[in-house]
Amino acid sequence: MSEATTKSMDAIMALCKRRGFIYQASEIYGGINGFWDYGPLGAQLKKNLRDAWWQDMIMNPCWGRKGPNGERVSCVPVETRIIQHPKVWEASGHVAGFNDPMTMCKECKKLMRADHVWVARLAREGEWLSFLQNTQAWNQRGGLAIPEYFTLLFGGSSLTPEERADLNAVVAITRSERPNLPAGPKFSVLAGGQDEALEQLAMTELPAKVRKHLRDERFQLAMLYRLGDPIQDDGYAPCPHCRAENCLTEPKQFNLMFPTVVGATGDWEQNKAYLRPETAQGIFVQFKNVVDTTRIRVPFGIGNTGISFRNEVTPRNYTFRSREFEQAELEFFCHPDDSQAWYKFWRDFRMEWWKSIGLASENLILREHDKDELSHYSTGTSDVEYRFPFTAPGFGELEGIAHRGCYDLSQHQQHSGVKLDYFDTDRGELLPNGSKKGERYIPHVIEPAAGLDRGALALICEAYTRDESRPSPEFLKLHPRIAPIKAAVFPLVKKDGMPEVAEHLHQELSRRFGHMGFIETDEKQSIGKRYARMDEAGCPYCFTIDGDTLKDQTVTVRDRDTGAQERMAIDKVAGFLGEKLL
RNA sequence: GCGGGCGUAGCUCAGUGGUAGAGCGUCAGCCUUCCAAGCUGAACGUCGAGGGUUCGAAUCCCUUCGCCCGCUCCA
Repeated sequence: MSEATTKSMDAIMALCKRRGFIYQASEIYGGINGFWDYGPLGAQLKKNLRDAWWQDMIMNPCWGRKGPNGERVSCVPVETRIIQHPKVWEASGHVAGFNDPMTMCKECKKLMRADHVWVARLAREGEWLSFLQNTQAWNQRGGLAIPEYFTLLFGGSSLTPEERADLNAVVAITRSERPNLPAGPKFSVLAGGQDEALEQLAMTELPAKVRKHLRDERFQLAMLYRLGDPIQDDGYAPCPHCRAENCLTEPKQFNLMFPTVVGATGDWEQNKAYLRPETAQGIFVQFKNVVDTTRIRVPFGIGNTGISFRNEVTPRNYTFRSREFEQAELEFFCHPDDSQAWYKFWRDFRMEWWKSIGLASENLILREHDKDELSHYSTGTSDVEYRFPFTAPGFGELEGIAHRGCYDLSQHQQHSGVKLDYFDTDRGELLPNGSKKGERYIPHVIEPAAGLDRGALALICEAYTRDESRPSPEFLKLHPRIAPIKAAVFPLVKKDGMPEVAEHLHQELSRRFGHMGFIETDEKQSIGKRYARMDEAGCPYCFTIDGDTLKDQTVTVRDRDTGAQERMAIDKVAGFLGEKLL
């Protein structure tokens, strides 16, 4: 077991509250589900994380490294709005995709996505037709022939390969008696009610035996449909888990999008809008403007940090899944031929980056998504995952790096009617005048999308350390770049002119490093207590003015992690600290 | 949304029908020349909220909110 699994989340939460990292939102009113605030140290810690991202992704991308094209990586920032035109979310697929009907079994209490519950209806042709013809959806389609209707129902672009295979199997059953029904726990059978024995069999023995009976000439038709699809069954569908009958609740709509109203009249119908569920779409929507108004050229990235909102079904695990959260997203645009190389480049760099700000490698993994886990438009997605105390021995996602192809730009081009392709003058055959012919294409996109709140939480969890052998057993081993308190200056005792020297040094350090975090000073109580307080808040260095300082202008610097002290000239302190905070 | 657990000072918790407590922390003073030291003192509570039962409720009942865990979900 790694160290992370032995850390107590309760203790971490207590420390976060006690030292002003994280508070419950609206706490004096009893809190509000799924929302958390940051206190003084938390706010600064998160700003440090955001600044580190901004520096290493936008201002000096990838620490100045060259990309797969052999040139320096180039990125620019934008700041786009939380509220976008409602059509942005239709184009992106969020309005449809964030709408998951859920159903629950009253018997075994399992909750499942209704569209994951496949219901097979077996019936004679006549029964099937009358069933279909009584549905609203059927009539709206003008009574299409069954194969066409299948296609309409299941042929949508949101089908996963697995679902498509199921559909093909069903169509095959209906046409040529070649069933190939899927196995699996999420499969429920609803048989036509004429033959009880057969019905029982189909209920309990699927899928092996149902194939056999589907060959029976009495059962010419079978159909798979999903709860939540336009065709509803009669409420008879058995639970795929416990097989109890008539136990599934009516599918209930969950919409993860946060609706709001634009305009003071509050007219929901006319002016309904959404708080963004991700920052990425603002970038795609401004892609053309950035290309047109800057001299940047593909390949390049556009970054955006900011708050997003999702009406999570179950906010949980402290700040890990909040309804309001901050993202740091980069959309990196490149030629389709180069996209795989860039995908690998970003995936590897992002992993390295998280390590560089203090996440230990044994608690961090890069998980490549399986093929069937990918969105239909993605040819590759990896997650950077951290082993939180509450996920251990499993991991929780910090960042997703997705190859999104040209999906988003194409969608927005289609929905807005505005051309979003790019004319690349570095490509195409060489012309007699020495220039190139150029190539017009819709760039492919690599999207490293990080969660800043999750990142901050991971950094705190990773930093949290208990060492009973220390005078101050509980402390935060935060990376100096992330630590909200950068340094503290103490007079060893409150006399003999030490406070004055300390005050002077404190002022100097504040002037120089105050933009990076707090510089503290404290002359009250014993020196041990003051060190301990700084340890608990994660302050990496304490400078102490003692009797020798007055004689030879030296101070001690104490290292948080080891407690070791070193003596240095007082005029070297700023240089020392500046070096450490890089 | 279902089930389980929890909610008392900043933190950790005791208190099961009879005056709201302890330790730690915080603050002030004294002391103190390097690791939560010592002494003295102080502040800090709608007992998560609302309602009910009772002479009397932190305690019993109902409702509600929040947190944690499981199911489940998670671009």
